[in-house]
Amino acid sequence: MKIATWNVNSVKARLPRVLEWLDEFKPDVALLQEIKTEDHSFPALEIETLGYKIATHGQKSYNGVAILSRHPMAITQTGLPGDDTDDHARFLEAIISPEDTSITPVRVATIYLPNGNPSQDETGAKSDKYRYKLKWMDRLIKHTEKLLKTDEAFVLGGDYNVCPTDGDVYDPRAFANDALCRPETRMRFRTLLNLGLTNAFRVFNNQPNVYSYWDYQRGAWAKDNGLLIDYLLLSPEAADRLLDAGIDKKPRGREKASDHTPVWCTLAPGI
DNA sequence: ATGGTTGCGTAGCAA
Repeated sequence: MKIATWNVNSVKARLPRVLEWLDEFKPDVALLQEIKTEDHSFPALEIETLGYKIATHGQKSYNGVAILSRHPMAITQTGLPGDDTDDHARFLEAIISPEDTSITPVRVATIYLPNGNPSQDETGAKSDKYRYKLKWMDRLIKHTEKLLKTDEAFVLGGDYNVCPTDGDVYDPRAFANDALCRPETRMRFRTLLNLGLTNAFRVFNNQPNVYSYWDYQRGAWAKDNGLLIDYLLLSPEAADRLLDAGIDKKPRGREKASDHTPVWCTLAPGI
């Protein structure tokens, strides 16, 4: 089973790129972030034509996440638990159950973790945005602890807005105080991994300076000034089935590209 | 050079 995550930066502005990528890459499951549209205005017909079922947790103008699946899926969670006042659409979870019963079902979540910048306010204290990010990460840790108790195969994929190490940033010194790199951010990401999750890409590639995001500004793509912030984190039961993982840089090089490129993994049908 | 680019929505925010 091929599972991919991609921050598309507006599904409507990106529709030709998304359709072309689905057609050529043919993921079984695509976890999308920053669809930047409400559920009713998601371009469903074009994507369904390619054989995908669609689940969305949309929002006007900002955020918004979606799951596309070639297999039957059932939504298990809309929005990240733990704060009823949080109205950002950043989390959607479903169980993917292939009709071929020789393939063990997989729970997936699409995650758009808050950016958190600027990390400080005028007084030098943590900004409201950064505080929101850190609380969101604490909630994700709590929810993951709950999921791990089920002993199921699951994949938490998305734009984590975290550079776990200096090797994941093109200019670590310039980003030292960035909300993606601050120690408080990195500590929480390690806490998440230390619950027992596996970063799929890092099983197969330990090189530094491999990226999934390049800013639109200052010729970042041409200069390979990027960040690695998109991940597929696997439960032990999913990691046991991990066959391969990678980053597909092609979509970032095209006309009207998203600033992120897809990250993918393949899982064996079962053990 | 304190800039630059993209998307949403049509001003200014978010990234």
